[in-house]
Amino acid sequence: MFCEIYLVGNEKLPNFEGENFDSVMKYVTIKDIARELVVSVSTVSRALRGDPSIRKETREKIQAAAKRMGYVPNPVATNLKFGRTKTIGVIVPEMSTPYAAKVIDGIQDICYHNNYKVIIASSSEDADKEKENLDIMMQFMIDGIIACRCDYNKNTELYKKIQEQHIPLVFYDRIPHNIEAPQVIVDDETKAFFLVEHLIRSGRKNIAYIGANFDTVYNSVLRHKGYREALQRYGIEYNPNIVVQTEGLNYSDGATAVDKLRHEKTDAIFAFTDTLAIGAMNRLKSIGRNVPRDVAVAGFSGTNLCTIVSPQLTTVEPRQFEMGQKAAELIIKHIANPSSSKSEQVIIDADIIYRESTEG
Amino acid sequence: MFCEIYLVGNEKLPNFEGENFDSVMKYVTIKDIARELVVSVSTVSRALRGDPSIRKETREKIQAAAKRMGYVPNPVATNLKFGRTKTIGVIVPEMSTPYAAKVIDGIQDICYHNNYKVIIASSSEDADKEKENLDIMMQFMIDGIIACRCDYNKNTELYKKIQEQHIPLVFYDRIPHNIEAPQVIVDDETKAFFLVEHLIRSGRKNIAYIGANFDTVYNSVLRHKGYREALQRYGIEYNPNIVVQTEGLNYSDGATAVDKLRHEKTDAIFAFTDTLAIGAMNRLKSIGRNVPRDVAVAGFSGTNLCTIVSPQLTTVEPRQFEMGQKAAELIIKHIANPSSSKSEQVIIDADIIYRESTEG
DNA sequence: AGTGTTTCTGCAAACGATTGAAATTTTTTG
DNA sequence: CAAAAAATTTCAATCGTTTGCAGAAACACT
Repeated sequence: MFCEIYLVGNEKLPNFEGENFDSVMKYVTIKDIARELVVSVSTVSRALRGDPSIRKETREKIQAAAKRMGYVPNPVATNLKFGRTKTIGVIVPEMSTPYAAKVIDGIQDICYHNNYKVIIASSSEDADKEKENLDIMMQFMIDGIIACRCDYNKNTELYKKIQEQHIPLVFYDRIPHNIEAPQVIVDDETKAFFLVEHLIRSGRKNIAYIGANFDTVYNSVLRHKGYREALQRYGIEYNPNIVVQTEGLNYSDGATAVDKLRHEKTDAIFAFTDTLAIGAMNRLKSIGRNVPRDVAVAGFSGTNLCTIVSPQLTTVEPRQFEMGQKAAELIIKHIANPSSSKSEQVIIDADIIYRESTEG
Repeated sequence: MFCEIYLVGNEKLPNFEGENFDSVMKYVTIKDIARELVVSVSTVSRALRGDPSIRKETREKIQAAAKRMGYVPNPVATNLKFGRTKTIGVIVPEMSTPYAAKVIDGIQDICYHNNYKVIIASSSEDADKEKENLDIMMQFMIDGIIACRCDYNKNTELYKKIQEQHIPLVFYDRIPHNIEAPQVIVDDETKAFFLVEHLIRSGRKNIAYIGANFDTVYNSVLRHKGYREALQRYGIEYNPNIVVQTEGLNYSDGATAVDKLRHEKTDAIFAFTDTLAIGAMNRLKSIGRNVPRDVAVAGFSGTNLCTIVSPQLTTVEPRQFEMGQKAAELIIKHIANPSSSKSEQVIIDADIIYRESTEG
């Protein structure tokens, strides 16, 4: 009398005692169904996809077995087979404001209706992390990438390499600047112009600009340009002493910028983002300057943060949801037809919203 | 004179006119290197992984070629081969506050140092989206899932199925309630008790509780419990008329809750989250009630939102980064040793931070 | 020259799923 | 009733990578 252990198919012998417990098969495969029903894997495959060349009887038997055994197709296998994943990767520069969330909502709206999945990664304004995220995305064989660069001078080669590999790439919000790719952006210059014009018309003369470092975020350059044009149009001399470039884009950077302006005559601040504006505004309040009476403050981005601070913040609000939608539409178009034009540019409208922080 | 086109290896004929352009090979594979150097794929594979059984000379030649040709290993293939991806999936209920971002930072901190990649998906407080995200994650064959359920009554079966498939699962922040799984949470009850105690000691008598629907977020039940205990301890009668359950967790829900309290005597509000608290506070201000003089307001979560509003918000601040770190440690431990205890519970400390909104 | 080591490289199977072509079975037809 | 046609199922290759085992080449030692 003896006892043998047969290992059938790809099943490994589970060791329920510990260690190798993880080697228990986790998924039911097409092979398991084939073995169970004593048919070939190809028959199972075809039956499950409803191929009419499989007899109805067999097909139903297989489908029933699949259901009973809890079969779910393994997409990694399918991905490998077809070299596509029906997944779009999104790279955002930050996730701590609701801005990105709204854009992502727009992206998901379109993707969902086109049967695409979405994975999101945040680079936290760090170019190295951005690179890492791009690598992960590529590794997952995503079908296309929607990205917002955190620094227009970084990772340029990587993006170009992605393009060379014919992986569709679309940029949104921040201007990619030195990469030719479809993009969904806002007319920063014009919008900045109108906002500053509003400040001037309401009687402000010494308008400061708090912007991101011009060498990292190109939009900052454009908004600065619009700012400068507005000054010029209204005959106000440009004063470089009240133009501050910040290190980062956090509340603290806005506060620091105000500190730098301490000894300059300033009756208004136009900040590159709402976050900077809010940081600046709170610092102003804490040093005893009234907003908007002493200093008017305006931002750019337009998230609900603007309405929870007091005074409520004047801002330029790009249509974020729409921006996401357009970006998704573009990428899907480029996946379907990779030879589409790479220089397509969609300009998203932005609403200038006047609130308490610039009143009077 | 004639012209033939040879298709070598798996390269498909690119049709530069349109349609099939996407079938151009996107990636350099191990096969391409093998063909180029006229060696077998196995030799290339071994050489690239530094196998000592490959002659140094050959190895270096292959490595050089790989570099030159821009080879990157295709992890989808590796995944299929090994059934693991070295990737952890994170499901967050929302991304529009910095809370999740901090937790994710903590997760990424640990994962990065343990060579795990992280993919994140937000369910936007929607159980259906949560399900969808879980499905995507499973499809990518992620090695483990860190999740924060948006509704403790939804998707329970799905989570249980995930556990049955021996995919490690860890919950954070919100109490999974009816699923036995390792979890990283805060002692809601005790912290709520202390916060309410502080309100009582500073002279408040009619303290309202604004909480999420008790049937969706279990933590709300616990904070309510702590609230009730504090009242009892100080001999204040529990008044159900000033306990409001909100539909959602947005600013507007906080505002609506205040509207519901309009005809009740209330001199303090303890809200389930900062978002609700801020929504409530702003509504109070807009109907002419002073915070904190007329009504003190306190929240729970502790993000930098609390310091940008005025008055600044008193809150309970769980150590979010640490929470993420612990969750990541737990999941990595369970991946390494799937038979670890499923009932492990890590309690993260939370700091009660007293600010202007409850002064006086 | 023949045998035994060592060192190196290639074959082939495997992961799970798909699919054209071939093989099998069943049905139809003269 | 046999041969052709149709219906159904299987074989085998494929996606990119890894790896045990077999086989080849190179070398040393009788």
